[in-house]
Amino acid sequence: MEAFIEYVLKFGSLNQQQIALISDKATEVELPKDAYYLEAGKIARQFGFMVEGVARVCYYNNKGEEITKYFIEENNILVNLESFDYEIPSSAYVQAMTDCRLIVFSKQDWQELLQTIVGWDNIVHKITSKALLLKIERISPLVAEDATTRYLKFMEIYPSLANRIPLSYIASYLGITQSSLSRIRKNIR
Amino acid sequence: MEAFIEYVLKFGSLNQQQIALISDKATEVELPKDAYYLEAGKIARQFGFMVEGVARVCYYNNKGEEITKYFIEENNILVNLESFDYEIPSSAYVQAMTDCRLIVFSKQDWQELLQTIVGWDNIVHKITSKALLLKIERISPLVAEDATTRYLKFMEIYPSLANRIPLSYIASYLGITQSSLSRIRKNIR
DNA sequence: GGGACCACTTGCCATTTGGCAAAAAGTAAG
DNA sequence: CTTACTTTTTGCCAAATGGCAAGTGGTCCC
Repeated sequence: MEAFIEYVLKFGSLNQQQIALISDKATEVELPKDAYYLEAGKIARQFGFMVEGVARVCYYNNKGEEITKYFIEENNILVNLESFDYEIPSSAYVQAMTDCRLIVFSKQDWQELLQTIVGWDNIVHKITSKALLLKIERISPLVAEDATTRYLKFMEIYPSLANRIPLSYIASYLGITQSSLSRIRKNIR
Repeated sequence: MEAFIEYVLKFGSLNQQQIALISDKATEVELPKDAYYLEAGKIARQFGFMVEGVARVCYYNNKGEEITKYFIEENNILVNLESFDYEIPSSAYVQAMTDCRLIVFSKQDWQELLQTIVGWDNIVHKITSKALLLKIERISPLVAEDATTRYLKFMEIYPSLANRIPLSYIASYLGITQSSLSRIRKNIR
């Protein structure tokens, strides 16, 4: 829980009472490896925060290939904003890649906090904007570069992930086949 | 100006007085083709809205290649949020691809509106989140697909752009060379 | 130890895409 | 119409990547 509060306080100030209110609504959740936190077609009912572990957001294209949109590491929010805010079905899956510990808030609790805590909406706004901007900054360089460069960028962004998750997931994030990625890794060393 | 108000009202309600306040602060700007609205290294001082025309956001990679991150069409906001909010230098250029007409707000006026109009912060939040989500939804499918599929997706997203802007910009958006794009187009017909 | 799984690597060849330069087509000005 | 300029297409070949299948190596379980 402290991790979440620490994270939040980077975006704005809260007094002890407000922090207590937030902590009160938070629920700790464990998610075993490979389990889904959210599935396509369902509505995101929770605002989550990754305390420990790694998850990925993925979907299937019209050829049935599994595509990893991005990875969520420790100390990041884990929420499908479009689905959570507008209550529309998610188009993507969120899957634990390692055993994960999360903090989650139900939508109702989250809205109560927004109405109760002055300035909370502002902090949440900053948090979500930052998270969205980060995703864009991470994804957009991947379009223009060749596979080797993409892999090197991946290693810069997620240095700790390379040895924690299967190669096939990294390949599906980089938009290449697992074989190609294996060859690329061989050439880099 | 009506276009902007109409756009805003899709995200929340405002009374006539509030609309007048907003209109009051707005400045109409014309941007000729090829001119820069924002340059890398400078700080975004304005919140913009594209009334007519098309712009692109681009940057240069470490090989000196020009990369187009995305296109901004009519009836979309045009603002580097990271730069505008946190007053950090922009890493990208924003360039008019056709003659453009914009509505812009200075940062000071924008902040006055945020303080004056109850609920304006909430509307702005929705607008910016939606814009960021849209960018992610448009960019991320480009990573995983081959060039032909990327081009077809581009045509779905920006059907009106194909004949309005040079091929080289589309290629730099799709992450392929202009020659390849030319060949791809030939094969599709 | 022997299987049964996985994840990863490698070999072979087909296909896609890039790099470069020339040709063709389109556009604007005189 | 001619010229100058820009944009797009094309040809040629090299390099990158994909598809498929087999091989290698590791782990877990009995």
